[in-house]
Amino acid sequence: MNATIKDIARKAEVSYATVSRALNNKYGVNPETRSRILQIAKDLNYSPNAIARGLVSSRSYTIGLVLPDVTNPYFPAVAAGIEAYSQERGYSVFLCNTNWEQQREDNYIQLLAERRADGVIIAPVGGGINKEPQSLLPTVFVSNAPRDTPHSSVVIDNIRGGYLATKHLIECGYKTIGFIGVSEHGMADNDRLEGYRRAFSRYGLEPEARYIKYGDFRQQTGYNIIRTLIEDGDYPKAIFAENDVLAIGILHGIKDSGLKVPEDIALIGFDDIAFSSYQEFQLSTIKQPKEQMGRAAAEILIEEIESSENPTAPRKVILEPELVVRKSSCRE
Amino acid sequence: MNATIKDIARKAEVSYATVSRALNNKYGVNPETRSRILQIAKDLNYSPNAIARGLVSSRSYTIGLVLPDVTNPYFPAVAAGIEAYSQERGYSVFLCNTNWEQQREDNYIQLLAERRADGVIIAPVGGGINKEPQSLLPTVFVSNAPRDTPHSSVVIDNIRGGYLATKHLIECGYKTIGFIGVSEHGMADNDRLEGYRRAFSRYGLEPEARYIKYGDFRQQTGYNIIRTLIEDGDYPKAIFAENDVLAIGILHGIKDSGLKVPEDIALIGFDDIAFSSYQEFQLSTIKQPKEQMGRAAAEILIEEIESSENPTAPRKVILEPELVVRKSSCRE
DNA sequence: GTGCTTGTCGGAAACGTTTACTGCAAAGTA
DNA sequence: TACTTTGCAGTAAACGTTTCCGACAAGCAC
Repeated sequence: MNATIKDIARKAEVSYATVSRALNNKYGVNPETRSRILQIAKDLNYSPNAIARGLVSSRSYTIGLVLPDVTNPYFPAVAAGIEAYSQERGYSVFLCNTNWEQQREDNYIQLLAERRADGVIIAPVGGGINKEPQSLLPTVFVSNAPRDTPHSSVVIDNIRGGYLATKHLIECGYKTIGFIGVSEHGMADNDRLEGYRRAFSRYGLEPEARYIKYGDFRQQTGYNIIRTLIEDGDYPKAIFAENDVLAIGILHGIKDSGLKVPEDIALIGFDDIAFSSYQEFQLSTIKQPKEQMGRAAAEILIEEIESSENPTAPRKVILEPELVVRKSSCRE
Repeated sequence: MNATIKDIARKAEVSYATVSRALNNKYGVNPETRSRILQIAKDLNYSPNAIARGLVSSRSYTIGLVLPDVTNPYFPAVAAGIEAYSQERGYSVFLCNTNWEQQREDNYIQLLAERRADGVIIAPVGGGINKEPQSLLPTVFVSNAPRDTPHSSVVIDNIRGGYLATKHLIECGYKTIGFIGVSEHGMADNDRLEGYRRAFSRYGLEPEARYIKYGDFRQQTGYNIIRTLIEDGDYPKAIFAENDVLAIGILHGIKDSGLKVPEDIALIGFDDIAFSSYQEFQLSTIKQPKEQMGRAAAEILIEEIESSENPTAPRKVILEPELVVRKSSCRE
């Protein structure tokens, strides 16, 4: 149905090897022949078949992007960086939404192998403390990575992020500071908690276990946790939420309980999703350079793909988080 | 590097046609041979090569998703529906972010043709009133569609949406109602404006041209437009914003001008992105069933792909928008 | 004139599948 | 018995490229 290289060859009365060379701007074809071929290709509305090309070159110029949830604003920001850079380099990206399910993550990794993607970028659902996603393709983790993974990764220094957040609250004068997290098992989660602990010990304080709570990644969960805490009458005067979506839920919960932020409870989040800066939230937070992380991940992956002859050592990029102080964290 | 069907054939001492049949559960291979082959495939860690399969079957089980901006929460919601349904049906989706640039949209459509995607779902940047994206693949438009396109589309009844929004404001008692839109050239944009006009004439009112403003899709633009309007001292008492992102910008602009919503200016948006429901915004809006739209678009596309023998007539699905009244639109 | 380089092109294999066609033995039918 | 059918398996072509190898003529140096 589509015109092929052979159709062009027939019309140009040359062999199809020559057509291929002409089309790919390769050395060894007479300029006149070349331009004649190009013209015919144009006339025939020729569109090269990337699949056939992929078969012989065993390169698909395709990468997989496996992430937990397109609907959580953190991930699209990372995805945008990945997509933009990949496109610049001629790669297309498969969107794979795991819905926070380990099972689907595994399935997708296998599927991408079957589709002969050249590589994969994974924002792992589990954070993979216990279980590392088994990928045979060139792989880079983004946002969260198993601790001893042999693959490259682009993350921020979560320990430092947790430290900065907590230190900030401590310096605002708070001594009881709660931690509300997504999961006990993720690397990023653990590190943020670790930073939290270090800030405490740095100031000679002791975190209190009853103020460390886990839920999941949803806003509603943050809302529920804080409401329960407040209703029980025993709640910390400041809270470090492991991500902004949780934090915004918590913000609502506090307000619905008739308390104020930061007067009654101070709050700091993590990620700096776009909405956090809105006037209505004014959420203090730890900023992750999301697009930049996406770009970096794509850069590393493509570098690895294209130098697969002499493989490079896995790169561990750790970007700096940044404290963003808005109005939710300190009383004036 | 990867094991192929031939490796399996050699080991099983059968022809590779038999292996293919066994692997694909086709009729005509002895149960014992089949299970022997399956076992060997497993041992060899065989992963079928979707590219080679695609070459012979001229089906890639891949669709392209072309959208303006992953970072705008409206699109990920639609994308989630598309991705989920496609995955159920065995299709993978290419993420193509046009960044609201016509040029990139065109490039992507061509790229997807080269990659032999089986079809494309497009949320067109221009809304294509003047220019329809030229796609040779099976195509369905989502969210916005050129008026006389020969392709299928899934949109909401934007005229009705605009009508509902405006009617609601009129029934709240407003007589001067502004319209702030993204573009004069998009179909959806035009329709929403048309609904706005109809509501006026239905109530025997006349819209005032000086209160109809255009900008683009960004929050900041909404902010700027309203601030200018207010500073000029001549502003409508109610505003219908063509989408929620704009509306939220407008909300900020109003507040920063020292005015209140809805007491000084009433506001209604369009789309019902997740954040609109937040306590802090309480934005009245017109709800689009975004995930459902995505699903529907994917369903139609795959239907068209798989019945390409006897092509079906293009389907125009028009879903009903729904008025969601929160606190930004009516004084109590 | 001989030999070598250079430029241009064609032939053919290869990538990993699917599938139409064919072959053949065993089983069933008349 | 002679035939048709059935079940199983192999052969080979095809999908649309890329690329290695070799052919051949023209131009050059000796």
